[in-house]
Amino acid sequence: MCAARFLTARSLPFSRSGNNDTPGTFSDIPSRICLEAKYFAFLLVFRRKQRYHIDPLRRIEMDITDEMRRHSAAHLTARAIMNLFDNVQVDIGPATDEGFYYDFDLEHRLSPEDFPKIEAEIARLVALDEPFVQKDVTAEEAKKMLAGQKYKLERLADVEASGEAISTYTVGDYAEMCRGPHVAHSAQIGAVKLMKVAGSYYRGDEKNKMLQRVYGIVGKDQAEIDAYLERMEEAKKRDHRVLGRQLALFTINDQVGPGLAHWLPRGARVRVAIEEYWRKKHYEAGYEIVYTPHVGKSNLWETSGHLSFYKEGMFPVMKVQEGDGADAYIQDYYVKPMNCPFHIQCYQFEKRSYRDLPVRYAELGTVYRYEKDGVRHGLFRVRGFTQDDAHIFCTPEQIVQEIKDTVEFAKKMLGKFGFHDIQAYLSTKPAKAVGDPARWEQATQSLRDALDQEGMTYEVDEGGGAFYGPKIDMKIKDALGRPWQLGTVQFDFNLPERFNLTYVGADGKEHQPYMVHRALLGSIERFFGILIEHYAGAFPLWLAPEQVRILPITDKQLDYAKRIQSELRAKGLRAEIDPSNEKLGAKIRNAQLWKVPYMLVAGGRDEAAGVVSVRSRADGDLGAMTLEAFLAKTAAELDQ
RNA sequence: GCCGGUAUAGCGUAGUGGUAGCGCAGCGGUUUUGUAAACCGCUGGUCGGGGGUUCGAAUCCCUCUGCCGGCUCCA
Repeated sequence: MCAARFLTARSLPFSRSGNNDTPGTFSDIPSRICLEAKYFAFLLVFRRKQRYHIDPLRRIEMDITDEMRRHSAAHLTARAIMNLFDNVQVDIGPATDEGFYYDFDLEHRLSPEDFPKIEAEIARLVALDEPFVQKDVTAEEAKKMLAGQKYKLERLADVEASGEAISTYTVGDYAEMCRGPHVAHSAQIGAVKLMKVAGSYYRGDEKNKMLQRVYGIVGKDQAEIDAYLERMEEAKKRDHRVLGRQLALFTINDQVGPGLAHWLPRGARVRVAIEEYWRKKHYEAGYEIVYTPHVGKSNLWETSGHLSFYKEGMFPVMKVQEGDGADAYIQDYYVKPMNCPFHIQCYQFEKRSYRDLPVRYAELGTVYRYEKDGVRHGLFRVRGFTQDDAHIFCTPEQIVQEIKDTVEFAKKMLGKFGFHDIQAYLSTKPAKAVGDPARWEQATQSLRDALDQEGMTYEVDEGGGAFYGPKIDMKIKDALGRPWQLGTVQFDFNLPERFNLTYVGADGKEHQPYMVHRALLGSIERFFGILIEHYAGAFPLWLAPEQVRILPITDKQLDYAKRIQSELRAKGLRAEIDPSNEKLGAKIRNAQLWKVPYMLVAGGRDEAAGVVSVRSRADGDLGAMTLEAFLAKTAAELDQ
């Protein structure tokens, strides 16, 4: 039993001792996770080789990772709940990036009120400092061990089928089938705090029974738990829903409907800045901008296939009476969930020659999708949103260049918003697909070529493409290291066929053009939410809703402030005056809270000297300068 | 859709069966102010909607709606 106590050596190449001693900051979480992942991968390899040896050998020289402590805490949580409640069926309890969870099936409805006593029981079990003992067993032994645990027995059947060794861990009187690895003895787990309880379908399938999932976090001690909770508080301050209210950027109002965003003036200013940049760049890149209707007749959606493939995601039909008297009939309309059919109509406005191609139509097109209950989330998942959508129609000869240009365009656009870490994903032909295999081959190759030539690293998802064509998805990482999928470039072999798209080639015959859908920012609403969190509400100068706030010291300088404001506005800067009856300290505080990049203090001394005292949101007092000097400074900053 | 939680003034919150309170914001006044909060006063709530229990409900029960977390991390 004491074998596990050998586990003190720290000689592994990826030893993490030391690293774990410092509570992480947000910025170093990605690297920690990455390190852990590598280490964990190493462990798995290491363990696989050791598979048929017994416990002391297997875990000797192992270091204690967060992963092991979390996973072990999950076991003790299960044990504690089994000690405290009757008829508990346990399922699984893995470590997660943040902590761990465990899924249970029991009659008692777990609630946060139960947490203190469960935590006390866990703490007791931790303090017992019992060893975690690993043992490979036969299927028969495992069945005996797991008797009465129906989920575990089902999982056991899977393991048996996989041919993998059946590994078990025992701690005190509690045993379960588990791949491990675990800490050597329970005191190494440290402090455990339960965070929340939520429902979770068995095996993640909504057809199965819903289990109760308890989430928890683990710290070396209470201080580490407290530090984690503090970080959670910090993250909450960055939440775009919180900042959206504090900074008066947007509102989602139940009076109107769930998932329908309103851009308040300050949010709208940011959006206008985004859109102006977006339009300028699209014209530069050879796109034409179009505006298309928000609703269309049902036959459009029948032709496009949306009504057969996507009806659940669409708002229900609108029945409209057309015609009069005896000729009256009911026409079905649908609000659009996508822009493509309309862009196709624009393409079909005239007969196309190969000389016209490529045709690139772009639109900030607002679409509505019926997102089911329980999935809406701030601006990230809404029912009405604006796609930065475009469709490219071109000849087979043009396609490679078009894809390259699009990828290049996406990189530049995302870079402008501070996203330089872009990961691409290439999804290839699925088993069931429409379109000529040769076209798939060429299309996929053009996507590959574009990624290679742009020097972008990418992962390939074999068979992961849509039935209508291969695609590239682009994910960025925000300031907290969280990945977000934004851009997408998708071939479509389906719609040109369905809508019978053609162009006349040099041979005088009709041909079917290639069609590519692409979005760079995805949904403008969602993108805005991401930007808010990325910048923690402190937008860079070019995006800030209020770029400059002028702070007159007393109302004697109000006229001076107004002169400054009109000069700034004449230069296109978004400048406001704080005319309130407050002292300078309070005006500065307010401007800081509103995250205004520049404050211009205008007092009697400044007016007399014809200068402004500049204060930067980030760097504080920059001293007095002329308005020309300040304008030159901001112009340089906006030029970057 | 399902599981759990939650809903008190514009915002953040206190209030576990007996007259709904505080802070910020807002409004009025005093002060004319120099780099992150001057002072005094005032307004504002059918306690999310509906139903029930009770002499009496913000509080207990049912129901609807919104919001929050989860239902992807896999023995």
